Amino acid sequence: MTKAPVTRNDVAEYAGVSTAVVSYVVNEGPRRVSPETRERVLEAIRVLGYRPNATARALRMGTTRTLGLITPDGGNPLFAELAKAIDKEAGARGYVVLQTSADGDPDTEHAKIAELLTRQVSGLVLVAPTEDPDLSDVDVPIVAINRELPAASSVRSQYREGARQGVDHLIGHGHRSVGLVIGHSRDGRPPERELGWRDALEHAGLEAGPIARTTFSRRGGYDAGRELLAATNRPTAIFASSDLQAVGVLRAIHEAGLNVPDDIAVLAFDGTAETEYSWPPLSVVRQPLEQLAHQAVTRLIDGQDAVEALTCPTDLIIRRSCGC
Amino acid sequence: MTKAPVTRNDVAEYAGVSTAVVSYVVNEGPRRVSPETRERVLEAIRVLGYRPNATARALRMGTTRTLGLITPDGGNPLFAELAKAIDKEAGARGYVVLQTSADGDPDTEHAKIAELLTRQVSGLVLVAPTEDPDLSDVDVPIVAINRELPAASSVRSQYREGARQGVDHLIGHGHRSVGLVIGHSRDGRPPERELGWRDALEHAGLEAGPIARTTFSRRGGYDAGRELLAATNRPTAIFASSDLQAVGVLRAIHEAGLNVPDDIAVLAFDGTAETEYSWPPLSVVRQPLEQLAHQAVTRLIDGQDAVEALTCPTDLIIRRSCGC
DNA sequence: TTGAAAGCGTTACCAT
DNA sequence: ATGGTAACGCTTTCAA
Repeated sequence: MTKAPVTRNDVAEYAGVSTAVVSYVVNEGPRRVSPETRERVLEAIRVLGYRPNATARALRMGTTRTLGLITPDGGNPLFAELAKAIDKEAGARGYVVLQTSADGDPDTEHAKIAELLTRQVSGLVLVAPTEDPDLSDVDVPIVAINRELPAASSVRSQYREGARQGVDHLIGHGHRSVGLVIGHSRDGRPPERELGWRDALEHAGLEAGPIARTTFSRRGGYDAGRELLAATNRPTAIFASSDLQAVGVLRAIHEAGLNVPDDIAVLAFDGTAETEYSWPPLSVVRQPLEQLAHQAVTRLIDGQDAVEALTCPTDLIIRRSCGC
Repeated sequence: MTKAPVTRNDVAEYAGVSTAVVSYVVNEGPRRVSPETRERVLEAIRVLGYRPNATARALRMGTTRTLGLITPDGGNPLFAELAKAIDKEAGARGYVVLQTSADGDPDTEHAKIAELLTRQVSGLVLVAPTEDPDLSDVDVPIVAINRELPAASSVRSQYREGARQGVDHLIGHGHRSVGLVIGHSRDGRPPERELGWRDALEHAGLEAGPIARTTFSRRGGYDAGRELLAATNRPTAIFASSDLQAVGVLRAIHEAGLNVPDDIAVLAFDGTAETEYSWPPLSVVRQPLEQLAHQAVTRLIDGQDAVEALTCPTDLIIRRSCGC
C-alpha cells in the first residue's frame, strides 16, 4: 500500500547505468541507447515497478501537460458532456484535466483561475457564462468556449445561426407565433440565440412572439413556460434557448393538460442526452460539443495564437416535439 | 500573455531578503518574520505578480494536494453530480481534482489509474461500475464509491436498504406486482438493489414480479420497459435501479399510451436533477452524493486507514410517479 | 530574525 | 553509447 517510491536513481543503480540513460530509454530520446542496455533498463523498471514522477518532470520541463477547465456548474449535463469531450481530447494528447466549477460566481471563478495557475496548468478553458474575469496576469493560453473574452481565444457554437435554423423549422411547420424562452442578457446586448430567433421570424414576415426571460435552469424554463401559456397571445410553438429550460417548459405544458406537439410545439437549443428521452423526445439544435472540445484543446496545446473566434455549426436534430 | 515567470528568487531579490524569508511569509511559517520585512516581501510579491509554483512545492513536499477521480462516464448526470460534489469537498480542503472517464472499460480504467499515479495524485477515487482493476502497485490511498474493491476503502449508498424502502413505498400504494429494471450482475451475485426489491416483496408476502436486466442507460431502460409492458404478467408498478433507466421506462410507457402513475407507477433509484422534471416527476430513492463525496474526500485526505466499508443512507423523495 | 544550502526526481548538455 | 552534473522552484534545517 505505502511502499517507498522507486526513483530513477534506483532503476539506474539496479540496471548498472547512469540516470541519464534511464531517462533516454524512458523518453525514447534524446540520445540513442544500445539495445542490450535498453533491455536491462526496461527490466529494472519492470522489476522495481518504477513509475516516472510527472511532478519532477513538469518542474524540469516547465510544463505540466495539464489543462484547467472551469465551467459554471459541473453538474449541468451540458457542461458535463462538454467536460467529457474535453477530457477525451486532452487524454488523446497525453494531457490530463483539472476540472472545477465556478458556480456562476465571478469571485469564485477568479479564485479558481488563481488556483489553477498556481498549479501550473498548461492552458485554461473557460466556459460561459460568468462575468468577465480579470485575465491580466494570466500567463498561459486561454480559450473561452461559448464566450467572448478580451484577449483570449474563443471557440463557439453558432448560436445565432443555429437558433435561426431551429426557429425556421418551427415556422416551416406552419407556426405563426413562436415564443422564446431565454436567459437574461449578460452584457446588455440581446443574446445571440434571441437574435437568431428574430432573424427567422423577421425573414418569414412574422411578428416576434412573446418572450420569457429566465434563468438557465429547468425551474426557470418551467416558470417561463407557465408565463407563456398564460399570456393572452399564447404562442403555438416555443423555442427554448437551452435543454434545461425546454424540459421545464415541457412540464408546464403537461401540467396545463396540453399536448406536445399538437397544441404546442417545442424546440430546444443544446441537445444533451437528456432531450432524447424527454416526453415527447425533444427536437433540438445540437451544439457540436466534440468539435468545440477538439478545437479548444488543439488551440491550447498547439498554441495557435489566433485570437480570432472560431465558430462551429450546430446540428438540427428532429425528434417529436416539433411536430414532424 | 506569455511573460517570463516570476520566481521566488525574484521576489527575494526585489525585497532584499533571502528566499527562505519569502517562503516564511508565503507559508506563514515555519519561522516568524518581522512585520516590516514581511511587509516588504508582500509588497514585492504584489508588485512582481508572483505566484508560487505548486509543482516545485509538490516535488519538495512530496504531495501534490491533488485527487484523482475516475468515473465510468463523466457525461452521466449521476457521475457528473458526484464529481461536482467531490470537487467541492476537495476544493474546501485546498485540493484540486483530476477527473477522467474510464468508459466502463477495465483496460481504460487501468491506463487512467497509471496516468494519475504518474501525476502523483495524493489519492484516488474510483467510482463503480467497472471490473476490479489491479491495484497491487498503487501507493496512494484509494476509496471506492459504490463499489467493493479488495484492499481499498469504500463508501457506499445503502443500495439494498434504499431499494427496499422504495419498493415498500410502492407496495404501500397497494401494488401487488412490482417489476424490476436492473443492470446485469457484475460478479455473479445478485445486485444489492435487486436484493432490496426482493426484501420488500418478500416481507409483504408478494411474489417477485418480472425482472428486466439491461444496461444502465436510458436506452436500456426503454428496452426493459417495453419488455415489461409486453409481459403476460405486466406489473402495475416498476422499480428502476437508476434514473437513466427510469427515464427510458417512462418513455416506453408513454409510447404505449399508458398513464403514470394511474396505469403504472414508477420509482427510480439515484435521484439526479433530471428526475425532478421528467414527466411525470419521478419519485426516487436519492443517493446521498454530498455525503459520499464528503466521506470519500475525508478518508483520502485525512487518511483514515479504516478499510471497512462506510454506508450512507438514502433518501426517499416522493414526487408524482409513484401515485402519491 | 535572517541567510546559506541541501535536496525533492527529472532532463539534457557536455564530456568521455 | 554512456556518465557526470547543473538546473527547474521550492521548503526547511542548520548556522549566524
